[in-house]
Amino acid sequence: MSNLADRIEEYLKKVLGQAEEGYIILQRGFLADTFSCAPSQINYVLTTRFTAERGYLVESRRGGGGYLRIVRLGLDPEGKFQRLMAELIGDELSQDRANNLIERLEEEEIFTKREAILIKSIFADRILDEIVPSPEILRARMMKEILANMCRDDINI
Amino acid sequence: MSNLADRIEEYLKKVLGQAEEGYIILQRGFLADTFSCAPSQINYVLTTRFTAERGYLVESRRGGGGYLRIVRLGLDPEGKFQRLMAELIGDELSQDRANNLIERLEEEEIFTKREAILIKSIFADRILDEIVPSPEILRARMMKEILANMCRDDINI
DNA sequence: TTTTCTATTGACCATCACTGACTTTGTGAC
DNA sequence: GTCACAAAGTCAGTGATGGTCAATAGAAAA
Repeated sequence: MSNLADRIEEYLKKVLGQAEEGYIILQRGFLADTFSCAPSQINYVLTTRFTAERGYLVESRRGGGGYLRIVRLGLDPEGKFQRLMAELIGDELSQDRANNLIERLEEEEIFTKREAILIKSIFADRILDEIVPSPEILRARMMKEILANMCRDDINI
Repeated sequence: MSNLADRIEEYLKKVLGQAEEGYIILQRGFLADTFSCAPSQINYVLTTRFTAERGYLVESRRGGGGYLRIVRLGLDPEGKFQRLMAELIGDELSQDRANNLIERLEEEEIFTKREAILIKSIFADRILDEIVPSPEILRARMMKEILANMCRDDINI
């Protein structure tokens, strides 16, 4: 039932659909004015509708000349990333499981060899154990974030 | 976007890019006149955009005949990683400093664009704050580990 | 009806850009 | 040396953004 949040979502997706670059840049205050609502309503829409799981990334900057940048992620045909991300939500990832996953993704050419080495190196227990109370949760969280960013339309492998 | 500070930054980088010697010399007052702004705005741009992490060095002189000298620092081939680790990373690394450093290393072609995005994404406060007691220590640790691995001979950019 | 989930707002916070008043330092004339 | 002038430096204050969170309202489900 077209409530405000739904209408803002629809509007943003329409504008995003027309953007050739795969992203749009706009101001929170402008949007809030356009829809005559509280600025924080925009944050609500962004955090509930434009998440990585749904295929979007949001970046922003505060201060004078601040902005919101909404990026549409290139979705792989099989929705493989989405499934992976869903699996990783709230989940834990051991060093072994992480290594297996990363190697698999390297074979599938989702990651380059360098990227695989990079990720594995920082996921090592040797690095995390002393500093992080629950390394397994951090790995899952980071892995999800990496997957989301690797689907970005504005970069190429 | 495109606020004053960004435009001044862009202008200085353009001029610097055309300078054969790797540095430029100019006057603060002249710049301020050119952009019709307060002279202190120039200092703002210099201290926020032309930092060591981003690979710049700024020298100046007051009084009659005063000037600003902006130097683009290269990475010396000998022991560049060691120097970076020692001087720029240290034991703690904030998100801002990390971003500056990563972007600089991307410009120096030590990281690809994808690698830079990958690292920046997992270094975000948004990711680390909830899970890690001292994100700054973890970033420093990870950044050093990444640099050590990216310098391996068996992988190439 | 009662409960639970979703939407909306407003008060307060954090960050970034920019300015102006005041300070410090270098140069040159005397 | 001293003075006047001509740079650049510093810093606190202001305004323009976006962010967060708790409280409330509304809608849907039980």
